[in-house]
Amino acid sequence: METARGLRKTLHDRGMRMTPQRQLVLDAVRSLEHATPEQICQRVQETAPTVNITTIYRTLDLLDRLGLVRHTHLGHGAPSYSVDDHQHVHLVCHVCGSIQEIPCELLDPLVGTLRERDGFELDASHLALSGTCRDCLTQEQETE
Amino acid sequence: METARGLRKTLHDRGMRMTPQRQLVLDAVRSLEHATPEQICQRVQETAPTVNITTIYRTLDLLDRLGLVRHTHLGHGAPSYSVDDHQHVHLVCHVCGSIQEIPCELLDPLVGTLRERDGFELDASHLALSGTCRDCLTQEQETE
DNA sequence: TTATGTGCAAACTATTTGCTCGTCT
DNA sequence: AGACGAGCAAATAGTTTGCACATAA
Repeated sequence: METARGLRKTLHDRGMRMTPQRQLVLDAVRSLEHATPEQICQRVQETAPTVNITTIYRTLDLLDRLGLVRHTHLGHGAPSYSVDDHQHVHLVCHVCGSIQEIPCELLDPLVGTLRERDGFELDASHLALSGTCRDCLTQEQETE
Repeated sequence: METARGLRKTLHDRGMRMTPQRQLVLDAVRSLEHATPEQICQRVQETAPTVNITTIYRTLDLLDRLGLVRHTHLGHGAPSYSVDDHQHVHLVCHVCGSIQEIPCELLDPLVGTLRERDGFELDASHLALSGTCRDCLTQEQETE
């Protein structure tokens, strides 16, 4: 797999080693999409039950710094990890907690505005937007 | 103060009581702007040293449900509380951690788009946008 | 005199750190 | 041998819960 190759090379270039744990964590992030460290740990432990959650945290941090995965804070609890090429914006409903995904391109106008106005380079692939989803809006109206 | 009045009435209408603790927490949120529960606790304890952090959490939760304050997750650690009328969008730099504020109106086009496209009512006053700030961008370019 | 609010201790969740030991080179 | 990585236990940060006591209505 090229993932394994790519990771191995990236690590080697920095004097780091490829390990089964690192491969398993990357695979888990890839296949789960939007998983918490806890969920990733469970997935990894299906294959290698002795892997410790500490290793999960350390590996996620490493992969994040290498740019292979990214994390988003979708509200309260634990952050959510995805592989870097899985890009979209999250719409988080603060009423029911549901999450929808929308394409990043919808934010292009805003990205342009912020770049010009504030010199701020918005990273749309990192994003969680909070609000009220259609279903919860409908229910609100029915209550009135 | 009308804050005190307003809070007292809101509480009374629901069979709840106005207490010094609640007033102090609301005052602290108001004067600190973007404070964590921990920071709010410290501020309150300058006046009333025996107030427990538990009370801070319970009161913030109450004020949040009453709509008098709101909280935002600006990245990792603890959430950040502000009074409800202090509305703006946060630009969080994921490199240096700095926070800028911009007016909510800049998001109006996006709010419209999401309303039409997804029936999602984006709450722009709740928002933290992550990216790279001007200073960090400049430094990146110098390094290259 | 009862509902409401507070303080205190303990539990809990998510995460980090220190240390030892194993292993690749 | 020396650097790097993993496992384990303990520490830490942030938050919640249970319970007993206090107090306003």
